[in-house]
Amino acid sequence: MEFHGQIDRRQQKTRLAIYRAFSSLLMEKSFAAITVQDIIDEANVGRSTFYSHFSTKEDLIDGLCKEIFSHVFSEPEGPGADHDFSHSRYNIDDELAHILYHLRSSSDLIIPMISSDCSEMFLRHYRTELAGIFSKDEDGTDDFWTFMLIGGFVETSRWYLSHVEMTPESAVEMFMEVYGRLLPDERS
Amino acid sequence: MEFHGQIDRRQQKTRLAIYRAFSSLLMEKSFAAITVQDIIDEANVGRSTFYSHFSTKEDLIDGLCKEIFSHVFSEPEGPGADHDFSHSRYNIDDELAHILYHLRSSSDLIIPMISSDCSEMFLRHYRTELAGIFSKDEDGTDDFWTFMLIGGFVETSRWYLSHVEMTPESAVEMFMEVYGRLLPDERS
DNA sequence: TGTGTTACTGAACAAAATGTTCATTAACTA
DNA sequence: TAGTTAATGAACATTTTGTTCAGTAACACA
Repeated sequence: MEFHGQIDRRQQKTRLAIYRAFSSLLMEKSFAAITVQDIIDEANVGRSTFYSHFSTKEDLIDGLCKEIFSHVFSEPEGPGADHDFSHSRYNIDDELAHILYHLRSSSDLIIPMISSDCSEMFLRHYRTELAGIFSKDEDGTDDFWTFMLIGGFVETSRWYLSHVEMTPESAVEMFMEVYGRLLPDERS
Repeated sequence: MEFHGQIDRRQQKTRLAIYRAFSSLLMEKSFAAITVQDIIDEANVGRSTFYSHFSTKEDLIDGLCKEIFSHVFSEPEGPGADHDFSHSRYNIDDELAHILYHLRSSSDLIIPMISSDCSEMFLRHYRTELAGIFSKDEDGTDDFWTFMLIGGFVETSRWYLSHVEMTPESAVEMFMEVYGRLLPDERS
């Protein structure tokens, strides 16, 4: 076993083809109605290839969510990216805007999911990630207000994603109008 | 074709057995992992019986949701029921408490659903019903604030259902602390 | 550029799940 | 009680799932 500086490009290509095929299918039929065979045909990969990457449709969603959130909840980028929030990541407004910014760049994959009967699986991942931002406690034993805060930002994100005219900043501003006073540093 | 004053009790019995079996299964495995055969075995009904009632697992959920919400969003009962909100249904607080009251009486069926990978199907029904209460427009073209209001009450309901110590009134009170100023009659 | 490694292929297969049919039996309504 | 309707369960064709494997192509790295 040796260290790999590079991941095999064939794997990335296959996974992306499957993710895209899945999203595409989700726009025309429900998650329940999509078969593994559908995905294989749409992605144009071999049957055994699919099963060497994912054990089930649900496992596929898990992989897709991890892929998406590895981008969304990444550490701050240095200068050079086409956006720069790195100077102000400890400002909660900017951190939330940063998240929304990344969500939109993956919206081709996200919108089909949150519009379908598998939205729960995506949102469960999203909530878990958001808990890291909104929770005071580390042990996940949150109170009602934190629960509402997370739920409120999930709703804000859903609205934002389905309204192209919204900017991350305007979405966060509207979120703050409702939830600003619930934030940990605003509370007694 | 004649009018039926009574619905056949055998149908009710079968449907209830299937609903209960489904809820029970949902507590031990995911919706995706549950097969029609599982439900048939657990409910102890014949294969053809299941398919004469429901075409798919998803159809089952639809039926279950309609069943639940026909109770929750029923017209006000007259005196004689073990609760009486009928004198004050035009007070929004009481109307919301009324809903939560009914949700708890069906919590055996609801909690397994909202805790699982089919929560989306239940919540979609619930949102639709809530839109009738929170929406100003009839045509479903709601604004951000109404969207958040509905989402907020869904979250409140989820919290309430998983915390047995909460009363409908205390849940509504907490909801109002966050959302009271967003209600249509409070807005400019 | 060559070499050893790894991923993809696709056909073939068994197993499981789906969805339908129908003659029979049981339960219901009126 | 009579007529109607629902439940049963076995049998069946079909679809979907998940695995195997020998052959082929693409890869990383030296």
